[in-house]
Parts: sequence; C-alpha cells; structure tokens
Amino acid sequence: MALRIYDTRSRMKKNFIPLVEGKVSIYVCGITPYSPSHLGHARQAISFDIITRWFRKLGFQVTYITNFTDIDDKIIKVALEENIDFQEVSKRNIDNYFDVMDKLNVLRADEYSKVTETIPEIIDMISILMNKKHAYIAEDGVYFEIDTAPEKYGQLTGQTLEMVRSGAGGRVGQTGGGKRDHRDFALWKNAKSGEPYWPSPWGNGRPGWHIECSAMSLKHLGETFDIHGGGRDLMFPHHEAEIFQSECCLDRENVVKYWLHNGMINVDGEKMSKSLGNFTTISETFDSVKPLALRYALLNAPYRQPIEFNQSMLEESQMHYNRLLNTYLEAANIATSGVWSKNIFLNSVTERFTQGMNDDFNTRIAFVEVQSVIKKLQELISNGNKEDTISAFLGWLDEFAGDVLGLIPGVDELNTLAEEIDKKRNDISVLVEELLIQRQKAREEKNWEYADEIRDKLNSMNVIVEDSPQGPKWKIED
RNA sequence: GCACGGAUGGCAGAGCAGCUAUGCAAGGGAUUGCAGAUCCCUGGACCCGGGUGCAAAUCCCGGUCCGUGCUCCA
Repeated sequence: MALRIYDTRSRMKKNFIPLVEGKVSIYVCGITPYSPSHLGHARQAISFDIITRWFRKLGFQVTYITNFTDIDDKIIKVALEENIDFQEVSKRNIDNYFDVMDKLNVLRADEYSKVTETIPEIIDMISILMNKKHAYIAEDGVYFEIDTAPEKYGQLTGQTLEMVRSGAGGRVGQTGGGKRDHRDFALWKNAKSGEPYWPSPWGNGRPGWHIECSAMSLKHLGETFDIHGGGRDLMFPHHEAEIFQSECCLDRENVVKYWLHNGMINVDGEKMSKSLGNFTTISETFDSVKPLALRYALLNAPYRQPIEFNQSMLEESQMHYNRLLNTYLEAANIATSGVWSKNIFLNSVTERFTQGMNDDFNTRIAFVEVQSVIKKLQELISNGNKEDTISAFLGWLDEFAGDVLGLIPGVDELNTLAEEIDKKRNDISVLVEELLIQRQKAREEKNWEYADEIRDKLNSMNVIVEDSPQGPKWKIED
C-alpha cells in the first residue's frame, strides 16, 4: 500500500518516493514571532506534526526542520512601539509558541532554525546570486531579478510573468523602493537608522523575507530534500521566491521534490488573519476548550481543506475528545496489557486507517476508525468482556489514537491528572459516600424527591452520580 | 480582472465511476424510579443545465455561487 501525497507543484497526488531510501527530509516554513501564536499557526504545526508522525510510523527516518523568522519589519515595529530590543519581542513569542505547541502535543522538530543564527549562510547565498547575475544592488538593498529566470515564474500558482504584470494594476511601482521590476523581491534590506543590522558586502542591513528559507533548508538538509511545507498563503510569493533563489543559486531544478500546503482556518467564511483582525490566539482558545480537543478539531478535516472555526465546532470536538479519553480511561482501568494484532476487528480497522492515512494523510478517515473502535470498546466494557480483549483495544488506541494522531495525553500527564483527581476525591469522599448512603436509603424507600435532592446537592459539588446495576458510581466533573 | 481551489442530508465532514461513509442533531427502542452514561434501530444528500458510460455525487462542457492568491501572512 503506497503512500500518496499531493504535490502543489504538479497539482496531483503522487506516490511518495524518497530521495534516499528509508529517509525523509522535511522543511516547513515556521512563524514570524511578532505576536502570540494564533489558530492558523496551530493548524500548520499540527498538520506537519501528523505528517512526520505518519512517516515515522511507516518506518522512515525523518529529519524535520522548521524555522523562526526572528527578525523582520513587524518585529522591529513592535520593538519600537514598546521601546524594547527586537530580540525580546521574538523571544517572548517563541516562548509562547513552544508553550502552546507542547500543550497541543506537537512533537518538537529536529531543529528550529533562526534567521539571526543563519546570517553568514544567507550572505553566502546572496553573494552567489550576485555573482551569477541573478541579483542587483539598488539604493535600498539587494534584489533578485525575476527576468533572469522567467521560466521559473508561477510554478506553484500557475501564473505567468505577464499575468502578474497586467493583474498587478495600481500596485505596480508602489512596492519596493529600488526595484527595477515590481515582481523582483528583496534579498537584503539596508538598515534605516535605529534598526538592528548585520554587516554585509552591500552594507549594514538584514535579510529579505524569502532568502532565509532557502539558506536554512540548504544549511540543514542540503541541496535537495523531499518535502517543503507551509500554509497555502505562502505559495506566492514566498515559496515561488524560494524556487528562484535555491534553483538559481544551486544551478539545479527540483531542489524540493514535493511541495505540501496546509489549508487555512476560516471565520465566517474568510481566512483568519492578523490584517482582518478576526484571529483567535491559541492561548485564548484554551480558556474554553482543552488543548487536545482543539487538536481534535484541527484534525477533523484533511490538512489541505479549509476549516471553518466557530464555537460550535469547538464544542463538538470537545465532546468527541471527552468520549475518546473517557473510554480510554475506562478501558485502562480494566486492561492488563494489550496486544491487538490477533484481533480480527482491529485488523480491519487498522487496514482502513492505514489506507486513509496513506491517501495524503487523510485524518478524517482515521478518525472514523477511531470512532468505531471507541464504540466497539464501549460495547465490550458494558458487556463485561474479557480483560485481554479490552486490553487489545486499549493497545490499539495507544498506538493509533495516541502515537499516530497524538490525541491521548502522555503517561506522565495522565498520572498527574489521576493524582489530581484522586486528591480531590479523597478530600470529599467521606462526605460523598455518606450522602450516597442516605440517597440509597431514600431510593429504597422510593422517596425519589429526597434522593434527587441529594443528587442535586452532589452535582453542585461538581460530583456526578451515575446509577448502574452495580450500585451508584460517582466522579468529579472536570 | 487573472490564477488556483471548492459547492454533499438540519449541521460538521469523507468518498471522486457500481458497494450503509462517519459523527452531531431529529425520531423510535433497550437499560433506568428519573437523570446520566452506554447500546440497537429509522428517516434524510450529492449547486444548476447539458454530455459521455451498461452505470456519475464521482468523468467532460457550460453556468451560478463561495473561498484563497496576485501586498505582510501558517
């Protein structure tokens, strides 16, 4: 069963064939840390988290590189507004990024490359482009000259030089002070007074936006690599600029073998973005929903599809996630140790799950299978099935809902959670047990009114009472 | 305007030629004093108009509507 992935450049799903057998090299454009991370960043990070997890599951040795654009105009702007060093701005937002991504169970990349730590490589690359006459010096910096490689234009977006020329309309001439052509883009920006800068052969300044990714992917992954990822909105001009830079610098085509782009998060049908002001930060979202429930929400559609974000989808995901976790915990209480491979039901589930994931990482299909396992597991539990069967199902959930989809909290986290609940339980258990005895007595006397009164009282203590054939059970609402 | 996507039941959202998607919601039932949790069953859909095929939600042509990109953006 071959893995098929959608390549933006060729606009079709292709069988994945790595450059080096058994290995995958991945570079994904990261964030510009000028403000706290929003849901769009979560979607990108989770999409590629899933992709790397699946590659590992298939047995590939994965090298996953991403980056922080830790110097740019917006960071400088914030720093000036707050009268602090630009590095303070980037550091606090990078801290926020790691904080929320850890909570979302996004595994760490092998490397988080920073622009400020890649300046020599960037300068080298620009020098090569200068030597090869692909770049020119203008009054305000160094620019890449599109006309030196016109055939490379529009590889990801299907546009030609002419289309952009005519379509740009009023924008022509407005952008980039020293550009010869409005479609040229900056490789190096000269520093204005008061701005942070690095010395270079072309004067003090800082890198343009696009060159960093070409330099960083070259630095960490070499001249060619398997997958380059990022949000759809980066296709043009950012990724097309990368194609110009890397291919012209290295004198080769297909530096990147497969281009992958994740879909956007929408609000009221429109893309969530800073400029529209319709964004929600990840931290804010955690106020109303658990991190892994948000993860669930963002994996509920295949990574390329847009996702409509609103309160009801969040609530629905919270419910699904709760059901998954509750079932998992219930099973864990019964299970001993789990080997699922001999179970026919689980074998067929695994096959469909794998087919789904192998079809361009279709997590929606994977979720359907997880749901069917949960359902079956509930049935097994309520029928008082044998421990080893339940253990097998638990083992499956650990492997697929846990390791692959990242929806089960880690052992440490579960233990901490269990300790907290135990502690809360212990604090009130004497009282609760006593009330339950009174309630049972009332129930035996068919004094339903009093019995319900006690249950209401327990509810107000965040205690949920569930009657069962084995007598009442209670748990603390979280 | 140009480029690239998308339009599926009340909602979310797969499928992309033949076989029940799935979940939520709705209706019915089991269990229960009631509730909760859980399980079972039911109805309900493929934007419009043409075409190709034995067969089309799925392919082709023409519309309509929506989104993204063409400026910083995950």
